[in-house]
Amino acid sequence: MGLQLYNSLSRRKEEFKPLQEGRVGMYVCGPTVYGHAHLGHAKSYVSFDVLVRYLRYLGYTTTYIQNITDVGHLTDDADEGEDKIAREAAKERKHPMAIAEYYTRSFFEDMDQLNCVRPDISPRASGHIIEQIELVRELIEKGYAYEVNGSVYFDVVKFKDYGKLSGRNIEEMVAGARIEPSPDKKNPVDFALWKKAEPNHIMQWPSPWGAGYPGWHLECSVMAMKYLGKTIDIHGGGLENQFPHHECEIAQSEAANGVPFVVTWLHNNMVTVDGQKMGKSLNNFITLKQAFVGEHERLKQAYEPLAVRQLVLNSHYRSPLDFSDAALFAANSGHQKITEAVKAVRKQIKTAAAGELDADVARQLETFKARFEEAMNDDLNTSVALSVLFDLVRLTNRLIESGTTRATLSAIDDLFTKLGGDVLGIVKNDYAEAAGGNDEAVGKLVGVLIDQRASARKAKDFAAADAIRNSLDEAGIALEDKPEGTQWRWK
RNA sequence: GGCGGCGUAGCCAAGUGGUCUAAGGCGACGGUUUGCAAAACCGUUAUUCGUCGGUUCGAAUCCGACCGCCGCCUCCA
Repeated sequence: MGLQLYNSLSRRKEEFKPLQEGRVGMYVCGPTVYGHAHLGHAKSYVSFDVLVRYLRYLGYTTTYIQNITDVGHLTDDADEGEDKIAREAAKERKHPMAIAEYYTRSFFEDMDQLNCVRPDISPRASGHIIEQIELVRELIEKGYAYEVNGSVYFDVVKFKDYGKLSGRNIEEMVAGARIEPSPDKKNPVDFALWKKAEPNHIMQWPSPWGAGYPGWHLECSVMAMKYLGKTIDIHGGGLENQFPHHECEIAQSEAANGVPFVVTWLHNNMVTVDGQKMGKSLNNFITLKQAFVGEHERLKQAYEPLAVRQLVLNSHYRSPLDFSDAALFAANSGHQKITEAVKAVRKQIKTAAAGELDADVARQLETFKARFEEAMNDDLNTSVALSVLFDLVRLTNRLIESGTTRATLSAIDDLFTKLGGDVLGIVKNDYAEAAGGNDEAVGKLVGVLIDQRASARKAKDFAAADAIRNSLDEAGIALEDKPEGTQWRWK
C-alpha cells in the first residue's frame, strides 16, 4: 500500500496520487512576519517538512512553496481593524517592510535550527500585488465580486460550494454572525478581496479601485496558482486556518478558474500550553528562540532545537500537542539517546574489522525499514516511525557492545541517515566532535584533567579523581569511563 | 448558541472490532558493568483504555447517555 493521507476535504484517508506522474506540487500557508516564530509554528512547519522529506524519499520530485505574509492583515474582520505589521512598525518606530524583513530572517533562522528544509520558493505577498489585482479584476468580471467605496468583496452566495471544506452552510453563518456586519457588504459573510486604504496607511498600492491593499485570503490563491498551477496536489496549513482562510481561498480560486483548487487539503492540529490554546493574541506563547535558550517562566532549561523537533514528531500531526517542560525534557532525553547511538556507530566504523555484512542484522534492518515506511504511509504516523528508530538504537548499542563488522555498522549508519536523517530530520549528517573554535582549546584542557584523574585512579586516590570529575561536572562537562578510555561531553 | 475534536500507565504518546493479558519514549525501581559514577545492556512498571449502559461470539476500538477538557465560528501555525 502506498502513501495514505487524511484529506480534510473528504474527511477520510485517501491514497495519495499526484496529478502528474512522479511530481508533486505542495503549498503551505506561511507565517505573517510581525513577531518571532513560536512553538505553534514549529509543530506546523516540522509536520509539513516531514511530508516534503518523505515525498522526496519516495522518489517524488516535489516543489514546496511556503509564502511569507509581509502585507499586514487586519486584526479583525470588522472594518476598523488594525494592520498587524503596521501596528508593530509603529511600536518599534520602523518601516513596516523593515519589520517584515527582520522577522522573515528570524523565521528562517529558527526553521533552519529545527532542520526544516527550505521551501523551493518563499514568495512574498508584497511581491505579488499585480497578480492579486488581476485575480480581483477577473472575479469582478465573472460576477463573483463587487466593488463598494474603493473596496472589493467576494459575493459568497454566488459560489455555491462555499463551506465544503469547513462543513458550514451560509444561512447558518448569516444567522449566527457575531461581528457587526459591515454596511458595505451585501451579505455579512462576504469577505474582502481588496481594501481601500486610509491616507495614513503606509502599505498601500494603486489599483483600478483606488489606493488600497489586498484582502488576507488573496495572496495564497494567487501564489499557489502562479507557481503550481490552477489545481495543486497538496495544500497544508494550521487547523485554525481551515475557516475562513482556506474556505475563502477555495472560493476565489475555483470561482476564477472553474477547476478544483486543491486535491488534498492537510491540516495540522494546534499546540496548547498547559491545556490552553497558544496564540499570538493570548500572550501565552513561547517563541522558539526562548525555548532554545531556556528563557521562559515555563521552561526549566534550554533545549536543543532538534529536541523540539522530536517532541513534535512524537505525536501525530492531527493530534493537539499539549506543551510542557516535562514533555520537552522527555523528548530531549530521547533525542540524546538516538544521537549518542549514531555517534557511536560512526565512531566504531573507523576501527571495526572488515568483513561481510551480518545476514541476521541485514534482515532486521529490512524489517525496520518496512515498519517505518508502513507507519509513514499511514497518514504520516511519525510516532510509530520514531519507535522504529528506537528499536534501531537498541540493536545498535547491543552490536557495538558485542562487536561486529564494518559493513554491518555501515548498513546501520545508512539506515539512521535515511530514516532518522533524510525523512525525520532528527539525525544530522555530521556531528562535530566539539562545535565552535573555543572547544578545541577546551578539549585540550579537559584532556589534561582527564590525564591527571587517570593517574589518581591508578594510584587509587579516588578522592582526588572524584574531585576532578566534580569540578568538570560543575563546568557542564560530563566524564564517562569507557573500556577504551575516558570520554567527555557537554552535558 | 452552531460546528468539530479529545479523554489510554507517574508524564508524553501509538493503537480505532479478534494477533491488545495495549507500541515507543521519559521517569522510577531491580540487575549486569564500574573504585564509585556516567553511558549502555537486561528486567519490572496499564488484566486495563473518563463513567455508566447497549450492540456483538468478541470492544480501548461501534452506538447511547453522562462527566471533564480543547478547538473553530474574529487575526493567529
